Amino acid sequence: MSNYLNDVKPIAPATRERIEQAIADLEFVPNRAVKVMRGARAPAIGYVVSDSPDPFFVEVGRGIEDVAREHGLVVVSCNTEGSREYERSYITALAEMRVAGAIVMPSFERRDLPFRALRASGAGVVVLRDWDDDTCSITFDDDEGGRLAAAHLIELGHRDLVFLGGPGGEHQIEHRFAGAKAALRDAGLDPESLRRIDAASATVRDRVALADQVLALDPRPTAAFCASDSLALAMMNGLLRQGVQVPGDISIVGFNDVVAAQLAVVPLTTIAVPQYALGESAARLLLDELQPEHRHEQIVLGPQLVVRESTGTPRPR
Amino acid sequence: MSNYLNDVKPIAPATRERIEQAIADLEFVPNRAVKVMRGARAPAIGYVVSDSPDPFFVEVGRGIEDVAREHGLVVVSCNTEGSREYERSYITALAEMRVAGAIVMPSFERRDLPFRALRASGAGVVVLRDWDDDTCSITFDDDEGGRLAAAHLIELGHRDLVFLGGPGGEHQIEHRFAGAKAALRDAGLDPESLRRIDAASATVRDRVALADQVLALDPRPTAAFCASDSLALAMMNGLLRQGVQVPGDISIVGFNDVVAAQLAVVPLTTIAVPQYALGESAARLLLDELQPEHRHEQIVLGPQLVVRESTGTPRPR
DNA sequence: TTGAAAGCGCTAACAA
DNA sequence: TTGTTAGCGCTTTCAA
Repeated sequence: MSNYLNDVKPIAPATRERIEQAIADLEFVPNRAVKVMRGARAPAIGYVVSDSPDPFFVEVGRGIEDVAREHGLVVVSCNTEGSREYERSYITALAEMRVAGAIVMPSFERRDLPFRALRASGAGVVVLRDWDDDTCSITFDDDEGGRLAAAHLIELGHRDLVFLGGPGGEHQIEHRFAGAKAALRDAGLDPESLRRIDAASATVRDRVALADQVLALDPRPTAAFCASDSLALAMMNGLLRQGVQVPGDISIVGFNDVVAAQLAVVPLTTIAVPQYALGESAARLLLDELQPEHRHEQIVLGPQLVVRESTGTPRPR
Repeated sequence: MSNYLNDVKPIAPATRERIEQAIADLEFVPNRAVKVMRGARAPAIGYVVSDSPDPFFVEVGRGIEDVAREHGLVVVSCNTEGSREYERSYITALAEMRVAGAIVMPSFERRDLPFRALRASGAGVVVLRDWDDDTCSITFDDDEGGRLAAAHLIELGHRDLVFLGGPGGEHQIEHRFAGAKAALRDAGLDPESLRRIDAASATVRDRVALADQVLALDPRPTAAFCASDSLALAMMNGLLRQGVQVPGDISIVGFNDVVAAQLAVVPLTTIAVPQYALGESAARLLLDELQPEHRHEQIVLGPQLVVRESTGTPRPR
């Protein structure tokens, strides 16, 4: 029977038939858990993030799942909603399930998390964030992304720039901001001339409201660099509804290149974070962790400027 | 030890400490698979759809996960990409994992699928589709949704309507179309006066191109009812880019009420399918399946018209 | 080529 | 209150 299921040894046709008959009669479904109990990994990968329904993470997840499927693995999707308690319990659950590994974007400090348990359970771990040298991680170069975005605007001739940030992902936002300042410096401009407004919250309402705040600035900026596409899209809608022309009156650059960026009325110029590739690489790194000769790797992905229609030369005054 | 892990019996403090010490020393992580081997269900729910990254299914998934988490369960997200083979293998994998249950939107006929195996494995099954009486299912009343959408436009005074469909989800599209015709009939209008155009493909390009086809119609329709929000949004962008006013020149109604519908430059009037609630109900139904006194249920969710800014009275000629 | 038996990590039932 | 043991479904090893 065991031989049949895993066909390790040849089986006489008669015996084979007898087994198949029994399987059909009993509606027998083999129990994978037994293998797991005996030390095998569960055929699953955990994917733990703070907001899995976010288009960004969904796209990362697509990359993960495609690799997982190739290897007969299934993806356990865990939405922590930014809660420390949920994060803990998901990671613990994955460890107890003996998943092959987990791809985690931790919202909290390392010591707060049951990563040790995950490792101790034998699972691989890949972190989507700056982390330590004892862990595989994939990061994105936010500084360089910020630099590219601002450099693009400067090259078009813009001098009055505003940076739009807001709550959520502070760490990344600061790097994008710093990168933008660096671009000003590189161009011989005063980095302090880069003004900044932060949305009051991550709600659409407050993001749309940024449009008014931008229009109220004096002198009015000719270009805005937004810390994320969703913020950029909301702000742009706010401008368009008031009859402001994009890019005629104000150019806009976003960040991430989520799917919606190219579908907008005015397709958004943005800094592309290769979301699918990020998921794919993370999954491959994870599978490599299970190999005995594995060495931890810290991968840093580079940004790419995608010019669409939301940026142009500033209107002469 | 077993007593400790499941605290069924009182334990002396000294013993407890001894156990905890051992757990810490060994970095012991209990192996859930053992319970599963002994007949318990794996603490997981499968979610199998043809396009899990689609915003619609993502939102359904959110409803599922919230219920799952309440019950200490995890969600296994399976994207079949419309492939029969993937659908089969995911369902088989879930059965072998002994998941508590699975929520499936099958792309194929019942007999083609290893549903029997899933059931035989002891898992609950909830189908998101018309199905048979021996299965729990949740469906949406597409006819009524189509009727509501068209009735809204008729009530505003529109008489020249066009229905926009396209490939993907044919079954549902036909019901929405039929519902729209019924609304015309109810209003004493000729149902055959409802014109129809189908997008050549589900790509954004072909959907945007619908705008031109609509504008080329003679007489030009004053309102369009689109079989889905994503189609409506793409088409609307096509119109807006050409300077056509929405709703001034053409009113637009979508279907589903995906998140993007309210974020559009012109927020979209649409027929709301309660996606989160759908996922939530499906998950609750699934958990009920595991109760011994469970009786199968076929739930039909009703549509709701959400009026935003993409519809208005037709411009007098 | 087939059958029998030990053992994986834990639970549950029992004995001490 | 604690320790011991059988057994869950399968793989693996060994014997027939």
